[in-house]
Amino acid sequence: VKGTPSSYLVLGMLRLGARSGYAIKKATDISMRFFWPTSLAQVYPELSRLEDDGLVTRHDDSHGARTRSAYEVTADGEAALLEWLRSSEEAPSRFRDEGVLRLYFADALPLDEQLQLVRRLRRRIVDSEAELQEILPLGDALAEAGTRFPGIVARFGVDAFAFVQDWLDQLEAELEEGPTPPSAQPPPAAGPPP
Amino acid sequence: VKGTPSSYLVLGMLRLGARSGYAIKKATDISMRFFWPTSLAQVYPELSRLEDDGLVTRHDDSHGARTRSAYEVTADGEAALLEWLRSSEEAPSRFRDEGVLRLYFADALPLDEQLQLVRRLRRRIVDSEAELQEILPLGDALAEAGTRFPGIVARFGVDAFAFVQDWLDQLEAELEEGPTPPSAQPPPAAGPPP
DNA sequence: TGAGCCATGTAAACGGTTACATGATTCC
DNA sequence: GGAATCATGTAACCGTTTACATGGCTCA
Repeated sequence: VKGTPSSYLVLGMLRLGARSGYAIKKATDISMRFFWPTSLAQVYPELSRLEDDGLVTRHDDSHGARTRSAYEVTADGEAALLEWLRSSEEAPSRFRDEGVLRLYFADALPLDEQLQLVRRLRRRIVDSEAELQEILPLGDALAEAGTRFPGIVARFGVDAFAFVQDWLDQLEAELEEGPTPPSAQPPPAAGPPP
Repeated sequence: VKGTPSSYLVLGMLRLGARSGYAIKKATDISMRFFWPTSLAQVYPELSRLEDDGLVTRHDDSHGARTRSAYEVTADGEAALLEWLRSSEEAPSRFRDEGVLRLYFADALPLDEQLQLVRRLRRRIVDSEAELQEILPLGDALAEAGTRFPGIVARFGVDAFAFVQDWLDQLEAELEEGPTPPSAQPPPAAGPPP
């Protein structure tokens, strides 16, 4: 019984108390959006697969005319989650960030636009940090109930975004200080790639 | 003429002096692997698309029997790259990290295995930092030729990985200090999702 | 002479997102 | 009455990865 990280996201969210597919998606939007976003179109088929594999059980939980399925993690499911948590990660983290990609090629811009770019990247980070900050209380509440790691991850996100902010502030200052090139950077005549 | 971030990766690498598809892939492996990895199966079709759109020109650069195509960025290509660099980023950065996902659900493990997980994540970061550290001199060399940002991005990577290391060190210390729960954490009886 | 790098491509599979389709319940 | 939320799914598309296929050149 294999599984992608998304399988374990669903499994783990069920274990933490989410019952429906909709609830899994909602919980993910709140707390894991930045590190492992998902969509309903992914959650529902994943739940079916997990059921087929015997890692979760489904029972009907309709209220009146509104249909709803309630899922529970089985013993096999719990075992699979633990095995995954214990396994050494092979898949290296894909950090893909378009902002960094832009930064890498920023020599093509004149200095003032380089600064604009850095500021734009910073603003994006500030916004994300603010969004994450809002969920810190939820983490604290969970921690008092004995579930510590959701809060830890939220703290990590806030601290990491703050770090990037500081770093970009420093970069901005450096760029303002020592404008080595006088203006826009023409493509380098030749020379081996970076 | 639209374009994905990968289009601009190819365009940008050409502009920085890479000439063949192979060279673009090699340059990316060295300096952008952590932030925007790519594969040859992506580079070659992308070059064809860019040529069709008139953003690059291709001319034959075979040596004897070994075939090679050399590409150059056109004026349109340069303009497209600049437009992209100037545009406000809509696509939010996907930070997807399986390590953080694991951490989020680590309450399922007993304390000693939580610590093992944190140490494992840290080791992965140390390795990545070491790899990035090696390319810092390349960035410095480029900077002296007037191309500063590849070096800046390398420094960012090193600093960011160092930050995560320190953060995980602190987390490890915290977990060792105050083991709030005595042993493994059973699934919470009930309660709304996080 | 063989390992390793240079060099180019195609095909299939995969994971994920977006769009589509439908309808109930709740709260203002 | 209408907006927002709860709730479930499917179909099509897209970007990316992995595997496949081929061959020349270089250096130990």
